Amino acid sequence: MSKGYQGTEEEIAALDTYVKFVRAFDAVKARIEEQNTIGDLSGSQFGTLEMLYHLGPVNQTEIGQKLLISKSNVVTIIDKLEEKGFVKRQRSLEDRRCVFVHLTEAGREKIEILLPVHVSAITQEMNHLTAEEQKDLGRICRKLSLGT
Amino acid sequence: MSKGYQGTEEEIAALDTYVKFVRAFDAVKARIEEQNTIGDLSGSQFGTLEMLYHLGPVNQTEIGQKLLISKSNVVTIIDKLEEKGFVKRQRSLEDRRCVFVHLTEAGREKIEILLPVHVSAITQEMNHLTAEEQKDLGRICRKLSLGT
DNA sequence: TATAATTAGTTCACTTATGAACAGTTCTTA
DNA sequence: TAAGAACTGTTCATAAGTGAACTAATTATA
Repeated sequence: MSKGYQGTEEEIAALDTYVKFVRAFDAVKARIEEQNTIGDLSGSQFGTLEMLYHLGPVNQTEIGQKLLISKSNVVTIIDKLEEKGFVKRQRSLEDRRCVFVHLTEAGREKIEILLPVHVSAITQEMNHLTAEEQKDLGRICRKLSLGT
Repeated sequence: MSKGYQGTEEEIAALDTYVKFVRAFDAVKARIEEQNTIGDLSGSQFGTLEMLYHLGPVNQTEIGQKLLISKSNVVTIIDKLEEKGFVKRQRSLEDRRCVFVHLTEAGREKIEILLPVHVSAITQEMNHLTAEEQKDLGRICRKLSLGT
């Protein structure tokens, strides 16, 4: 993609930037996960525990929306976490369609052990940038997210 | 992850930047693929055709290394592309362990149709940034990729 | 209030991806 | 040169994710 494409200057610059963006994302993510920062959990399982830890019990739809995963996948993830004893399902009494998911004590311990290691790995990666570069990156990424 | 974490200022800033980085990546990627920029191909299938288009025939190990995918996955990808008639395998005569993969005429047509649409979608995304912001982003991403 | 539309979660078939074990081929080196 | 090490691609078991079809519960509406 990066090389050999015949296009306008604008396109070539955009492609060049995009390729660097994708490569950086892959590289950073790989190095963070290379350390055992999420233990024997999958990324989504880790994200779910973290979410429950910070937000308290939430229903499955909300988990899917926040983590950008399909509802069928949420079912699988909660199944696995429940098997491992880290979360419990609890049918809501007000709206009996909803299932609230909450951390067990084991789940809380698990995420409390993993989180500092994960944060430390992220901090280590970001420290390759100066404070100003981090601010610039954050601002630019916000613009990209909004896409307007 | 973004909210509620008790840490040093340095950690909070790093987390904040990292979360924006991840969200931007997800958002941009989703919007690019939302348009049918890779047709009925998977991301890796598209990447493979693009690579063959720009580099000519390469062996499977090289494909895996360049696209950062496992060798067993490369086998599956080439199987699928071969089924669809977009590539052909050809055992190397010099080193009979190697299998060179090359585009068929149909594969060339396919990628020549898809590529401009894909480039256009990427350009559209990057145009949300000024030329200077794109340069900054590229430079910062390169630093992150190197990780030193 | 009965019917229709919507919502939450589940199940199922399928796709994409990985790592481990394996078979041939080539390279090293004793 | 013969034995062992390394490399290329394949197969297999398994994990993680998606969309479509479904059930049950709730909300909207005619």
